[in-house]
Amino acid sequence: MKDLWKKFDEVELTHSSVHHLMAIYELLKRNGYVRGVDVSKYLDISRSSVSITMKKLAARGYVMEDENKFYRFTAHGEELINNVLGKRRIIKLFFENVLGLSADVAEEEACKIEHLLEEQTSQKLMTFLGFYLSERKAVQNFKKQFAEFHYECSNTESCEICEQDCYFSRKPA
Amino acid sequence: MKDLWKKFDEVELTHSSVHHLMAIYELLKRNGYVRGVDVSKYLDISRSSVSITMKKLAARGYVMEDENKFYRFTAHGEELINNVLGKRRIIKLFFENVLGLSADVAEEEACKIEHLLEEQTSQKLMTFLGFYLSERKAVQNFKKQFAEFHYECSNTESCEICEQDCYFSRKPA
DNA sequence: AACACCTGTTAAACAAACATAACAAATGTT
DNA sequence: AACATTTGTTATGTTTGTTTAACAGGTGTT
Repeated sequence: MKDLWKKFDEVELTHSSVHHLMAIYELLKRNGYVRGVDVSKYLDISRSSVSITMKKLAARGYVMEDENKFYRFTAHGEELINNVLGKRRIIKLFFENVLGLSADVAEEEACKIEHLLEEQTSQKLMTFLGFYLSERKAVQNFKKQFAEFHYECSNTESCEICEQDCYFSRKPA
Repeated sequence: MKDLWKKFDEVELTHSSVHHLMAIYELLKRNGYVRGVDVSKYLDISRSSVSITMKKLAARGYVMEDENKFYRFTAHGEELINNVLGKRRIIKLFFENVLGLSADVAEEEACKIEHLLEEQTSQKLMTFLGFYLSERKAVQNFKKQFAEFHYECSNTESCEICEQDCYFSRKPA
């Protein structure tokens, strides 16, 4: 009937794949090279697991091995990881600067969802941030009033956001 | 080293579980009852799959079966599904009203991430929305200027958002 | 009563992403 | 040269969420 919900599994990159690629990126930057064992230590998973995942990532054309088993990105992989890192940064910025989450929580939240959002979404978020972080008067006024704002929901009546059921009237999960 | 990334798998509800619960919720509302086969048709998956998942959801105390295999929520399950539906609605509202995504895309995006976000995050998002959807002058000015805003990134220089790498300079994945 | 259909369960299989154990090959140490 | 360590691979097992196939029990029709 509704197969909208199956889109979750149709995402190009899994959470796991993203973090393998990020590990390669980080370690390349840090050390100039990456081997399987480096990734395995970085992600705190077994060497065998890394070995298998890397074969998949290589098969999909994201990474290559040289004759000594040192990894590099392909052009495609490079592009992909840069895109993901950009998304993650944007999402984190939003959580931190707009919603006011702590840096740590913002990072965690970004980490969980960054690979799931459409390009479209992160671009719009980027535009929003570009505006929100600008020096405009209108933005400054907005921020000042928002800082003093406390949401009060008349939970007997329906508010414009929650319709029937007030979100705040429910106990946190 | 960094096990922040493993939090993805520590979330209470999987995407799949959430949609089983949502199916029950929807069908209960629509028909007044739900059986396994109804869920299976609604989600377009096999009856056996539903049967197995339901046992898990029952074991976790979210749903119960009556003597004729009709499902109901437990109090805990009811609370949980309401919380999830609230989160989803908030996220969708944000995507639609703030970022300007279409209703369909907003729904899809909310569907993918709603079960992953912390309570804290959705509450802050809720507060932001409460402010953003209010009638305040400051908000109206903000919106008006934002509507005319186009983000221009001098992608040779670093902008305040992207630091080194401009997000827009990269090809979409 | 016999047959067909609907519903739910169980068994066996698969894919993804991990684990452990065993092993092979290269490197380092003495 | 002999031995130990490091690294990567393979084989096997686990968990989650799915599938298909077989089957059991109920209901409905003729």
